[in-house]
Amino acid sequence: MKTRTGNGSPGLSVWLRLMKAYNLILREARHSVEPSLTLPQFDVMAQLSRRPEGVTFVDLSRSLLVSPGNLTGIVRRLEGEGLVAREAHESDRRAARLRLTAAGRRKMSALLPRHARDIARLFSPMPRGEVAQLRRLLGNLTHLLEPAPPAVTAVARKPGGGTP
Amino acid sequence: MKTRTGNGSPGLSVWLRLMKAYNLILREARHSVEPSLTLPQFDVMAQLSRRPEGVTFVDLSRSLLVSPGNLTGIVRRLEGEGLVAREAHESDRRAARLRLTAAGRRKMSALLPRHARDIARLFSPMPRGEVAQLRRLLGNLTHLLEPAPPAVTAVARKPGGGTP
DNA sequence: GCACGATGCTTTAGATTTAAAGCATCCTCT
DNA sequence: AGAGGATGCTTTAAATCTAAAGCATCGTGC
Repeated sequence: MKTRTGNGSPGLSVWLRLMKAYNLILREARHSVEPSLTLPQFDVMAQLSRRPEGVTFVDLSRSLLVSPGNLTGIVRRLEGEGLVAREAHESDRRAARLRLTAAGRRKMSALLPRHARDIARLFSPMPRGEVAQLRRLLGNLTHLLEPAPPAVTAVARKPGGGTP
Repeated sequence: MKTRTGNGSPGLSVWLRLMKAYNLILREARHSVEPSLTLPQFDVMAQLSRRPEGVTFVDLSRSLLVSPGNLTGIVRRLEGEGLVAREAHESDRRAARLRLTAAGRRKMSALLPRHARDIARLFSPMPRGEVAQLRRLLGNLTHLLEPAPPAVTAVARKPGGGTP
């Protein structure tokens, strides 16, 4: 008998705890941006405020890990609120270039610091060293989980690769 | 400007990585139980298989961290599939007592090992020591995030002054 | 008894979510 | 050029998900 304290494998146990921590923080994060925005809307706008040059749906889909079809609805509502605008992509007529409007930037100027403060407060009772360790280990984990990058050497570029 | 390499506070950075890891694992977990069940349905049934004595909606709501109204629909579909049944609670006519049916237990006997294996595989490239550390740190974090238990001492809290 | 707040579950409205199908456009190869 | 496959976005169907309102029941205090 190795470990008989009610946990199957260490990995599964990590997943269960990760789920719990995620959901607990998620609640706080939601309340931190409501009722001004929903959390998914905030996530989209936070990405846009990091990239003033504009972002396509596919970029957003990859960085936020949500399906493209999902973004259609979220962005549509943000456009309706006048917080996000889409321009034509200069070299690809299929693609859109999403940006924050002035009103969107204004709103994020107010929300981003508040959100950062609220999240930071959740971790404040945890010792600094542990937070740093957790950060490092989660970095390792995501690195292992993410699909290996396409190995862009000088030889082969991806055929049909629009945005490598 | 003190903007380091894209990091505000350590806590916020942990949250961002936690989100990423969660979503990456979530995808695998979903594919691990589909198309037999959806992941929320699996989560409900996994709870039920741990507690053969039966569970109420409120119990489920608290252990899975989802809203009670949400469970209504999930359980209704599982009942429709014949995987879950509800009995009358013996001492509280409002409450329900949810249990797996024989078919539900059969299904979980097949799904649980597969799911555990699939999740464990995700962590297999990570050194054992790191997995153990991550498990410990996430445990600490969850403890800090969870609301303190009601502190059932000799004094009964709630003499009617809840939120009038 | 019995009023009255608390609790357990359901319903409702609106937003998110995915997978899959569909359309327009792009890119490469012949 | 033109065919054929890949990409970018939207639409659709079905399931989650939350917050809030609603209903029935419980439990306590008067």
